[in-house]
Amino acid sequence: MQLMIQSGDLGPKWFHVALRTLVLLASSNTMLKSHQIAEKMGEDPTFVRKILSKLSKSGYVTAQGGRYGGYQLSKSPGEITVKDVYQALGDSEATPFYTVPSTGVEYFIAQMISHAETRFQEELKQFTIQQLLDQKDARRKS
Amino acid sequence: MQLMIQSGDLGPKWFHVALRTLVLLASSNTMLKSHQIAEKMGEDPTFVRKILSKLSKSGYVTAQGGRYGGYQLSKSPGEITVKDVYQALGDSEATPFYTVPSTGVEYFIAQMISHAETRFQEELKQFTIQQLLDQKDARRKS
DNA sequence: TTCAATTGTGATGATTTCTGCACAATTAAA
DNA sequence: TTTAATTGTGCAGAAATCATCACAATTGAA
Repeated sequence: MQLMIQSGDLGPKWFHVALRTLVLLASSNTMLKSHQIAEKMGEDPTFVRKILSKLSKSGYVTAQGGRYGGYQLSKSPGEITVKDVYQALGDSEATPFYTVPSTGVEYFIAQMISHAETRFQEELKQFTIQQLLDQKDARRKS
Repeated sequence: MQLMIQSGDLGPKWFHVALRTLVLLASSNTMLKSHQIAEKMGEDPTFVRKILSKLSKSGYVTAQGGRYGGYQLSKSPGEITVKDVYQALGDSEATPFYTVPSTGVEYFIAQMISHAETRFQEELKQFTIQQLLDQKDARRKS
């Protein structure tokens, strides 16, 4: 089965794209513009900007508008965990997809799922952007 | 953030509805028909049938067509874990939502997410339909 | 055999989500 | 100040998904 993760206004690809973008920024000395990132990943510049806009608001990326603008990491790659990215992008306190009562079986089910999601995130917390970058470099050398 | 789980052809509500339906079946002596279940839960009979059809194929439920037909559990409530339900409904080897290469960072990311999902499922494995039923009964008494 | 009632599922209109355009706001060089 | 190039985002058409209808297949009672 396929576990799908969805934020309020971003599609199912955002998680992969966000991580790959951060890895890209981590390996770049210069600011990267949305169209450069988009091109490297075969995605749409607008899509990339929407993701980076969120990451910028969460403080992981610095965005500079105007001519000569672009994006760069604002934290060290080792300080950004995959869980951070997951949470930053999902922040939207958006519409719960299923209205859950505050008592009874349904409540219990909701709590159970919530707890399971915590486990999901705990796992993601063990990885940083730096580790993803190392992985890339390792592949390059072989 | 809201973690959303989606199978190939069922909506985001399936997980809740499937669990509640199984709890309902577990607490019933007689066969229940889709329209009875649907009514109790404020859902559509077709929706309920689609879920139960899958659970039937996975062997957790017995479905009988024709007049005087209906559904009943085919395993004891204590033998069905929430993870079982999760997997039974998600079985569809459906279209991966994101095409992942077999090497490089993207592959690593995919594996990482997959591993995190395993953690998610491990948590769900700790609960059975019987436990959900107990929860319901506990609430009733109070 | 006939018949009423059920399951399983294809099809379809409604709704939601996604993609990408277009442009206001911004920026810093010249 | 002017200008070219960028970010951020509202919006609209496209695509995907959802809910439900409709009906074939099935079932067992009478």
